[in-house]
Amino acid sequence: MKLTSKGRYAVMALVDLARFDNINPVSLRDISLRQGISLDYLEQIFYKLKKNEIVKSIRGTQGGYVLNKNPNDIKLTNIFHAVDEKVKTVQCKKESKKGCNGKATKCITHNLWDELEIHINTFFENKSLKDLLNNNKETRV
Amino acid sequence: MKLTSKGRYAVMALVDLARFDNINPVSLRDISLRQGISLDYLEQIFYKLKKNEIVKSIRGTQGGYVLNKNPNDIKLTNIFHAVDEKVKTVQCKKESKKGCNGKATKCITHNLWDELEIHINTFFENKSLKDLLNNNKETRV
DNA sequence: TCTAAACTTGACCATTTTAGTCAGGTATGT
DNA sequence: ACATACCTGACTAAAATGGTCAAGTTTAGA
Repeated sequence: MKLTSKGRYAVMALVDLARFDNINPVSLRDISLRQGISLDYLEQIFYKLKKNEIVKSIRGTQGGYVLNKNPNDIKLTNIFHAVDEKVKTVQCKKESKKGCNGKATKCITHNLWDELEIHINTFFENKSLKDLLNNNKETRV
Repeated sequence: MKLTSKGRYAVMALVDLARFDNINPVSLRDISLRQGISLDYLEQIFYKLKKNEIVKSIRGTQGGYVLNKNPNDIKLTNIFHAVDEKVKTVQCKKESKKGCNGKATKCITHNLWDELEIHINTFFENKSLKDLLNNNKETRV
């Protein structure tokens, strides 16, 4: 169980973006340099963030990205969903007729994984970009 | 973010084991058949569970495995730890002097991942094999 | 107008991890 | 003695990860 770097980078980049977008659009190049994330990889990630209406792009020189919503309304769950970070812990489907392991019944730990997923998702749903911004200010030197 | 099958199988196998070990040791062969998990793979998993003193083995004909503790004292966290299921969400180390991304400071989302880990671990620490047994009884037909 | 900055998009790929299999043991109850 | 069952290491195919590369399009500003 681990988070993939795509989801992690997405959050890092958005926090970075949120700290600067009041004044000007922020270029991926800047984010890349500040956060140490490959520019090409960032482009892939922002392509998805844009499709999911989390950011807007502004083209041309001095262009870049800006948030498309209030930081308070961007929950972590939105971000992860946008970059295809799956929180599914187990592949047994809820509605599958055949049950989990090819048998007729649900596997004996099925309920557990459902519960775990809910637990994790709740955490992500309650956490917004705004929370991270505040948190970061507190711990900055 | 997903759970690996090793951790999942370990929990499934132990729940299965717990339901039968009152009478006799349970052979991996039986668990393999009931849960649809490859015998060879189960052996790998139980090797680790044994090293971590979660189960005991009884050799010879009619041998098998039994729990080494009360189901109430076997927490999910113990099981996952035994089979090397990592809950670490991110590789930035707490004590690393260099910071996370090779820079001098902690990455701006560092605290978030710490918090998430704690959240998940708490869930696993509070969940014992006994809980799963009860839960399973309720939902069985 | 021209050009460079910046976004857009798809294709590709090396490495690592996962989810096992295979093989050849060793121990022990009957 | 022998079948059953545990014990252990080595190996591997397939998938996921974490990117890179290439070839654009769009637009602001000189």
